[in-house]
Amino acid sequence: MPELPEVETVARGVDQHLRGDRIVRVWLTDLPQPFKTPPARMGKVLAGRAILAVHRTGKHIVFELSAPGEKSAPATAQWIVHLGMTGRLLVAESEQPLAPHTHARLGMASGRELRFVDPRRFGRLQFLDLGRTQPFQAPGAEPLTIGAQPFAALFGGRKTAIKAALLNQTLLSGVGNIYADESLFRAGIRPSRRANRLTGAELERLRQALRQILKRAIRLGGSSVSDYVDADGERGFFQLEHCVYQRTGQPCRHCQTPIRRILLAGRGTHYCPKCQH
DNA sequence: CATTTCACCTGGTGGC
DNA sequence: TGCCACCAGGTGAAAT
Repeated sequence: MPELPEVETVARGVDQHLRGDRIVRVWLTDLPQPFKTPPARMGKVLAGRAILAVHRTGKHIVFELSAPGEKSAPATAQWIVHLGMTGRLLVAESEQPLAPHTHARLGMASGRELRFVDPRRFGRLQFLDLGRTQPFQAPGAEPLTIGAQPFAALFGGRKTAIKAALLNQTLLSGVGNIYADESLFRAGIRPSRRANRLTGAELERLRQALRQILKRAIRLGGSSVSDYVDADGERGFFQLEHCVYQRTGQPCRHCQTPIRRILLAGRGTHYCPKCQH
């Protein structure tokens, strides 16, 4: 579900509601899956810290946390949230009913509650002590800010399909199945093309297409194809502008040719056979 | 190494 | 209505 635009939208919403608030209570599920940091430890180390800021890097949401009992910078810890396929991060009033599959609840000094809900449990929560470890860094480059040369260099030696390369988070961080398909459509490139066979002009078209689509999707609050919602429980609107993703058999918005679906890198892949070469 | 495949989970949909 | 196959925004380990 959540790719860069959805994660950015959620991070902004949480930042708006909870910046400056303090974690006073922590409840975590008994199920083991969602935790990269053991829950017993995470419950202890989060309590008492103020949320200084919340931001996104790649598909990860990063909470900058004060030292326990402090209320201002510097951040001495980070809480990292990855939403997986079906994860939600919701800011709720504590009396609001609990959604099924709620795995974490952070009670705040303001009385609000931050809730992590994730039916499939592919999401992950992690605590980083900045006294012991480096600040979180996504492995790949940011697609919104990478320049033309470094972007082209990412794909130079790769024989794999360009779509598989776009999904590789160690090259670019934040691109997932929706925005890979949509940006390849916009750039007029078939998803199955070998990455190292793209021309310089094609790669630059792809970089621009990706950037424009991601920015537009952020502006529209992301894509809600099934159940994605932001920190306020609101759906996004970019799904209304999808050209190929999950439009199999429907007419291309440019040339009316039916959109095709193939399997690539194990993922459903959608493209227009006439517009994309 | 680069690349591919599969397991990890729940839930929704559509065919019979 | 039930049962079953298939599909879904992601990733990381194992196999090739």
